[in-house]
Amino acid sequence: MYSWNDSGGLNNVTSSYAEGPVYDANSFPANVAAQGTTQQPLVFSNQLVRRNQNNQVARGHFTNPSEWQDTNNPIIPQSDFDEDEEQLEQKALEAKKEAQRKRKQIPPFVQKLSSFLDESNNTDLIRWSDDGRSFIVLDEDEFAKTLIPELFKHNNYASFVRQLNMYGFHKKVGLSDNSMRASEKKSKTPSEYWNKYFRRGRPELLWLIQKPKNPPSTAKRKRGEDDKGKGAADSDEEGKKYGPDGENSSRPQLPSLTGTQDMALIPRSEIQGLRQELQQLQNQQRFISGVIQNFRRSNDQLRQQTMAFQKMHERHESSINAILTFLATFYNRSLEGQGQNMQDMFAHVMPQTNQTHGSVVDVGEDFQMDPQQAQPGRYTKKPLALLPAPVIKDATFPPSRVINSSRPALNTQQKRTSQPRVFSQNQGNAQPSRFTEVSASPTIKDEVATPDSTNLPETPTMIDVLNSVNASNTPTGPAEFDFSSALSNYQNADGNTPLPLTPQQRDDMLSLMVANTPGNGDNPLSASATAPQLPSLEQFDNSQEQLDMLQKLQEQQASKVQHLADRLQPLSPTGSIPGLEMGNFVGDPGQFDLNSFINSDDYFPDQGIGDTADTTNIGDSLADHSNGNGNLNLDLNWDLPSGTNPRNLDQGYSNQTFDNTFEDGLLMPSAADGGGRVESVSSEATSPANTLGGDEDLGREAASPRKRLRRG
Amino acid sequence: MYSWNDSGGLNNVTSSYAEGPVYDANSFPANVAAQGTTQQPLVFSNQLVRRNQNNQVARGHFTNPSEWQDTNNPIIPQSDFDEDEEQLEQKALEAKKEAQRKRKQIPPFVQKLSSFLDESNNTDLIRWSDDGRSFIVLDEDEFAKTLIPELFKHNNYASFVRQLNMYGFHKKVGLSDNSMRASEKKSKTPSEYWNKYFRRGRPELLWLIQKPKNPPSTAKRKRGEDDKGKGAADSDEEGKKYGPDGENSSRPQLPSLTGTQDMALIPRSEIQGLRQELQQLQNQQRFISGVIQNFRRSNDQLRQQTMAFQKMHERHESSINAILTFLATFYNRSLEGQGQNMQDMFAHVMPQTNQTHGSVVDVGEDFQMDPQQAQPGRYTKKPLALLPAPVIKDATFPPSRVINSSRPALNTQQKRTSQPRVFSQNQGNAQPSRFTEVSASPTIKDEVATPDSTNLPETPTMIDVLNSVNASNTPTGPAEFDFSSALSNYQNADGNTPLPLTPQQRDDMLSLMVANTPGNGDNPLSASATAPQLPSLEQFDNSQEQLDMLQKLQEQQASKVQHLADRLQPLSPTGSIPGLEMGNFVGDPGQFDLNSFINSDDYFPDQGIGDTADTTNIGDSLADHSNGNGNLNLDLNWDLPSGTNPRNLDQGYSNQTFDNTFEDGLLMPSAADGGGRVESVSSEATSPANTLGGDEDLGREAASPRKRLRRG
DNA sequence: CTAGTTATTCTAGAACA
DNA sequence: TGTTCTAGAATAACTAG
Repeated sequence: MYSWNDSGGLNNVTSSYAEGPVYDANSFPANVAAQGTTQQPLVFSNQLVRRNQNNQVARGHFTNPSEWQDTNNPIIPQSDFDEDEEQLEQKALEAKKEAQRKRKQIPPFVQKLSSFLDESNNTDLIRWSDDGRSFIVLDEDEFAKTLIPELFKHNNYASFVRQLNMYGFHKKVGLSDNSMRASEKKSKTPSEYWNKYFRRGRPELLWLIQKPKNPPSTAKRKRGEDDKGKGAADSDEEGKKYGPDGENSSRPQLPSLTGTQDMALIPRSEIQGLRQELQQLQNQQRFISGVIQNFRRSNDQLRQQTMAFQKMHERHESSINAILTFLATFYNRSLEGQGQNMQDMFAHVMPQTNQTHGSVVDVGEDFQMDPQQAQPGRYTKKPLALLPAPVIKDATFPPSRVINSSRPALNTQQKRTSQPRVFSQNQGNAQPSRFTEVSASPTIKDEVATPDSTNLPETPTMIDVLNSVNASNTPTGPAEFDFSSALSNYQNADGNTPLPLTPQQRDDMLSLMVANTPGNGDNPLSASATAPQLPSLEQFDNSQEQLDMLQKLQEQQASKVQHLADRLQPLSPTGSIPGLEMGNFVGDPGQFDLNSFINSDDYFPDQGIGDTADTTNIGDSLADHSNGNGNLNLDLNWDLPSGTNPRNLDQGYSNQTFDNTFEDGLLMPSAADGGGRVESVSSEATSPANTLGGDEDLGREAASPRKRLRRG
Repeated sequence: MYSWNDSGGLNNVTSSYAEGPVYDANSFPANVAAQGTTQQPLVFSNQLVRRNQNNQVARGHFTNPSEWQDTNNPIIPQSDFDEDEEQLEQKALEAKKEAQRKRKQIPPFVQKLSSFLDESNNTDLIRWSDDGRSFIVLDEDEFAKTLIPELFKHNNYASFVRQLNMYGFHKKVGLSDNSMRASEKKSKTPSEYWNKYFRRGRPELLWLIQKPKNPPSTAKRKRGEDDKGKGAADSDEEGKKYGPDGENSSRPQLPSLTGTQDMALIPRSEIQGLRQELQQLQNQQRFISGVIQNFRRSNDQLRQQTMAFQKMHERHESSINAILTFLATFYNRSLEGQGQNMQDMFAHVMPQTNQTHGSVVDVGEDFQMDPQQAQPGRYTKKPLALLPAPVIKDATFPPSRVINSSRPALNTQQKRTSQPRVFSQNQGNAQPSRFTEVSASPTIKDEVATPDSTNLPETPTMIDVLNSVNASNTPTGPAEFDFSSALSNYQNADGNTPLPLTPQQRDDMLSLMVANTPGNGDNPLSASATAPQLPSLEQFDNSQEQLDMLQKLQEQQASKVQHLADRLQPLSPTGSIPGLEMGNFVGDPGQFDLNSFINSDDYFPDQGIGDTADTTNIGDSLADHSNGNGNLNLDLNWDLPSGTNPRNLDQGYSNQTFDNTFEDGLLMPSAADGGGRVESVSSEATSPANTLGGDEDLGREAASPRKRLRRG
């Protein structure tokens, strides 16, 4: 199960080979957030708080982490490895020869270690990481108790570790291998160790693992000199404390420089400072990545919406064109004396239309439309141009003007329009008009009640026709139309309340009109000349691409910064860039939660670098009120760059949400850190001595002989 | 069986009390032999060889074991202590006073440790030795797992030990306490630790236990001397290191990094490298800034467009609603026998409409619309719902179907619809229809020729009315309408070519219709239920804000990097970090021209970090084909992150443009990232040793990897 | 037996938190 | 101050000669 095979499956993330890239964590804060607020971060099952990073690195010889950190830190671009691959083989070969020449061999310890891992059994105690670049001791206790003694003369895990360290293995803090099943961890987190040359399936490389031949310490003395020696020596042999790694690739042009003349002396504090700054840079980098992620999501969403919107717009456009063309035609014909009435309009689409319900009212002439007109060819299909015109939003105006002659409305003579006429039928059940401002409440007749043409049962009506049309419904053709239901809809509501047509109905109606309108066949939907240019989807796509690129660039930045940090590492051993090794975020960060991020300790936004007291602090100014869409809404407190549109800053989210959060630029997570410490140094604890007293002379140790360990 | 216990049996030799003695492993060689022949030394039957004595003693400070060995070594006559007793009390008192004076207390660790021992429970894990001068951890594992976490923030035995050492506790090698029951042992021997001042029942003495305030480290471990010095100091001063060390503050002033000890020596080349990397970082930073700039512009543009679009959409929406409502009403009335013709529809808006051009044709009844209907109040103003329906784009279908009965079109009886009727008038000058597929070319009559109502000069016509309406044009109200021109437009083109209405005309027409439609007064433009959610402008705003933030962050990053570069400057003589002084880019880059940037020498995108000569250059790979809008169109070649929408990648720009672009990790496309790595565990892997040396060297245990001795 | 090497143990150094 | 990882150092335990 835990055989090497599984590596692939569980978390491909790391899987392939480059763990580095894999992680990308560089850019990613994320995982972080996961831990949540209380900052009880590393509480493992037992609740023990655990730090995450390698506390220190380069102590003693092997001082220069550069030798190993490249691999250690997953963040480093894998690229390094690729190039290394060849060299590695070469070096390994050389090392092997050299070793053999000297009658040496692969250090026993290494062999033993390898043998542990080679065996497929024991994988529940020790096994390779998924990427085969490190190994994991799953249960130290058990490992020490059962496995260690099998190859070593002891059963102390500590001793084992000492050996590991001796041979240049280092503990990996952020367990890269997430293949860890929850069940596997007992009370302690598994330990992961790696060595540049310790790789699964690469036994040749083991030749490169050597114990520090010559601990500069030999001279027993000390440090000052040691350091120097170190620095210079790294080129080939000696420095090599532990590994031959003659030119460990991590340091490219690394100069062989030998003398101090090539050395620069800089205060450690300075280096410290650099490291800190880099760290901040990295944090910010991650933050930016998160924002970009969000942005990408947002952009994509906008794109979707725009697309839908545009589609709808096109429909409307064509609808309007069709309608207007139709009406214009109708009107024209009526002027021409060929007016026909509404029913005629639809006549040709209907078998027999001649209904006779309506009576001509007192109004002027009828406009009649000759079905003839229906011949499209007659008219150029040039559609009516649409235009963005003032929207008639004011409900009271047009209607009232038109309808209520009493309205101050128009200066026209419309007074003379035919007088209001109330349909007698539905008057009774007419509902009170919602328009109180209007006096009369004309009702709509509800004759053509049901779709089934209750009123016009036998003769094929327009409705019938329309219904039949529905049968031949095609995508481009008129959509199916349930006119009857449309009308009933319109009238049924007590006749007084014209219900809105259903979308389908509406569309069908438009289709009908289109059918009746000559010349509209061509492009009823051509956008009007004045139509605003639609935001082209291409733009969104471009945005998306740019975001992709930004993302990529960010990742690169992050990795570069990481690299820088690593190079500074030697000076500051730990190499712990907190939060970096927290799993990969970039690959698919999932939903980036800015809030969480901000609240996490990974976010130390804007610690002023340059000035001691650069207080401009993003932290103070960031408020995250994400809308449901997962977009970020950030209220920025800082001064927006000129030209920035401060709109939207008033969304009602208090800026001070995060007050106090960022104390000094650091974003001060969460305070309550220690809250739950186990500590509880009870009063008793505080004054332990009380009970102590007693007899002192109990025999010393002499008493009992030697207890041997037994296991069993 | 293989329990360590048996060891006892085997060689009790060691038993007695001397610890060294204890283990006697010395005598152990035996076991070795046991293994027999192969001289596989390391293999002890399972027996773990164990050394007995404290391996080393005086390391670091506290260097001189003399301080503690008296007690440590059980062999030393107890007598010494007696004499000390008094002094001890004295010292303890002093120490206490001193500590209290300083507001200090017994070190927490010591307190905790004491509390462990005070408690009567847990004696199976930790307890005092018989003589009360040391304590024993019986089961380290269990102790670590259960007890440690109770008072400490971890569960690592090693950490506990570190603390012990820190406070001057030392492990006693030979377990003196024979109280060990056979059952108590797990697999490891218990550990015994002691501290001169850690005695059962002597809490006062705890005051004497102090952490080494001032790690003599300053002198950085010069062992030799230390030892000596120490030796002498014994009794009192002694260990000062850890002891109360009166004022060891001796070294307080540590340091200000005057000495070299505070300096780090690093190769200049290293610094050079750092500088280069920083430079690259900066360049990339600028690049990113440029992209963001572009992005902002783009976003803003999108916003504008969306805004306009949305506006237009609203207009259309309302237009359609108005029209449809109008038509529905019209139709209904006609059904009701109150049909009125088109002219009537507009009648009430017109002074005198009664034109008489048109003659009623053969079609059925007329629909007449009672102007009455114009009274809005009558109808609920609930507008028709709009819906996005299939657009009738197919010119041939609806029209032909409707018009040409010969068309296969409908299954209906429409044959009987009135025959096409061509308007006589403009037949002559009818232009050839653009619709070739349509035979007949109905023309539109051009009666109402000029807006000035050439044909209806004297009587106020609809046109007049409309014109008058124009006067009262208000933003929300119907826009001014030049119906005459609209119509003329529609007809003038030789009568055959209905010209598209001008936007104005169209809108006006809509206004008219609205005016004629009852109940539309309210919200003719309410978006239909099915309308896709409009991309809210807020989103753009948010995007903008996010961009602002990104920009800010970028600026910060840039400035941080700058700062870093500056700090490194001093180290790099040249001081010139090319490209750095190029003016501020971030602030307001103005129109960022990616192209220029890329082509400039400021851009060294992807210079490999690690490798000296990595020439891969983003520049080569990025092509900027900005659209007119100043947006970037970047075709990215790399694999888009999962979830990325690759759309738009086909815009005609070759993808391979950028091949080879990101070679080393920087943008590392994808490539087969893992391609190689997965490491098939080859046979080689499985039997590492074989391939390794292949030679004699395999000597010892090494020879066969893993020969685990099997027990049982 | 000696010297060289490796292993084991205990303790200290260092960096952080 | 505590926690962790790593190194130092002494010495044990071997190995080879």
